[in-house]
Amino acid sequence: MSLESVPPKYAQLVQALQRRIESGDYPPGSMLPSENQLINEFGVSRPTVVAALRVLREQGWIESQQGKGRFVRGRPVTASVEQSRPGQAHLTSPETSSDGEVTEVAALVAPERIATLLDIAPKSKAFLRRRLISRDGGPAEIVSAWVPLELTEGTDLTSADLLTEGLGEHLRSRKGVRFDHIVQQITARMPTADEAKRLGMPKNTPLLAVYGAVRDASGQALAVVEVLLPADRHELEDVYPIG
Amino acid sequence: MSLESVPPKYAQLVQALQRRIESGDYPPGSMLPSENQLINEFGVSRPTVVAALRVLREQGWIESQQGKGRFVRGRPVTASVEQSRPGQAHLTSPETSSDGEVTEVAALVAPERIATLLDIAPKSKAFLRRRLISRDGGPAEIVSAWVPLELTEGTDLTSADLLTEGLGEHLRSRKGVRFDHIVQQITARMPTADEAKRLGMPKNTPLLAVYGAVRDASGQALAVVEVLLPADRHELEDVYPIG
DNA sequence: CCCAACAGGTTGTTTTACCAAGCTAGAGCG
DNA sequence: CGCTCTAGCTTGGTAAAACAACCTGTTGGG
Repeated sequence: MSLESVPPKYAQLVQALQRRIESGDYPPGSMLPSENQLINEFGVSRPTVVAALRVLREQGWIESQQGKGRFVRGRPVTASVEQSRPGQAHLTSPETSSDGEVTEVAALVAPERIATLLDIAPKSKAFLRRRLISRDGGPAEIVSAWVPLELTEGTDLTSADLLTEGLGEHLRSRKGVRFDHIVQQITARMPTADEAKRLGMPKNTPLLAVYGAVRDASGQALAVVEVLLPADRHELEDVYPIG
Repeated sequence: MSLESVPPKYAQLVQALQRRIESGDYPPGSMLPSENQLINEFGVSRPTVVAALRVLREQGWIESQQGKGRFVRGRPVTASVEQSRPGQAHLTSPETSSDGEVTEVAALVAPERIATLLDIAPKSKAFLRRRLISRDGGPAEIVSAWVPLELTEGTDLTSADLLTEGLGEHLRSRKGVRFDHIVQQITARMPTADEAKRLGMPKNTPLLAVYGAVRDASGQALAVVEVLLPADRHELEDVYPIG
């Protein structure tokens, strides 16, 4: 009875082949050993080899041509897409994990865009939790979380203290709602005088504004996160495959 | 000898189950029939059923819990991410498929950001192909494609005529290079006087600038696409799952 | 010489079979 | 009554075998 569970054989094969590709043993463009060669070398059956190669193909490490063989593409780049999703980190990680101060905690009339994304009536109230995030010793971004009033009852969101768990985890444990997907909008506008002052930015440079509407699996709006970034100091970057 | 090829059985099963989920026959949250039930109903073997269910799980239609069963999540929302990839369409579809005019076709000194993304020396020349795209009867966006000089030899890129095939297809057939992935940067800045005039936009509203650096599988830069959108009339929107 | 047919390699799909791991409900015992 | 444990369900993983589809180089015959 071993307490440490061993990964399945096909997953071990995936890792072994990934290591060989990264080490240059199987350079990009070269042909991978055939299924029969891998069966003999690793002492596993064909379905196991095929399962491992399927995973590698779906992850973008290799491509296959029926009748010819499988060819190395290299380490896939799909992993870094999260970088252009600024709202996501603020939803899942606790507020204590980033350097910043809570600037506003109140129930306010939601701006038109927020009301639309939250699926509430125009000019009606929603709960705002706004923070000024600092990086490298200076103010870097303004992050605002808007939550429908009925979702804030019985939660710690109305406290000015920093949340020790992520917003998603907090709402899930207290209110039983589950974050499923985000509808993200990116736009740009000029900062207000107050925003420019808080962020310490010149008044003639624009703001990048990222809106993330969080929904559950049925499409019900649960929260909206607004991230404001001075365009002269921050950009959004991500990598994705073509096809 | 049938000219029309039939899709594999597991793919047919995938489509059948997708239809049942979309029609509400298998509502979100409900449990899918067990493997044995599907085997009996569709008259296929277990690996075939498992292969279909694996595809559905990887695409986000269902989730599975060992020992309990598989549960419906609903139609996944990952399909619409392409909307926030403005550069991609301009790379794959022919210029004749969008309404617009070619405004510049020349070899110019590349701006600093373009030179960096193309991996060429600062202040060196690259080939520029710039178009003003119109939508709904007015100017909508400026699309600029920068290509290294050596990749333009023997191509039709230097012609002021509209390309009848996508830039990717053109470079692949003429130069043997293959587009693999895109490194995308999103930022905002104020328009130049010329840009504001061409786009018919107020001078005090910012521009959304999307830079897409196209690379092959080895990371070699092949082209850079710059898309300029007036922020008061266009935004970027995409949908992605959490987790 | 050229081209067609073939042989032997490759990956893709499907089947049958068996064991392991996890969950649930009910039987049975204290 | 309450608890434990087991029987029977579920999904997850592995093995062995066969056929189909596709590519390539060779071996022929024309």
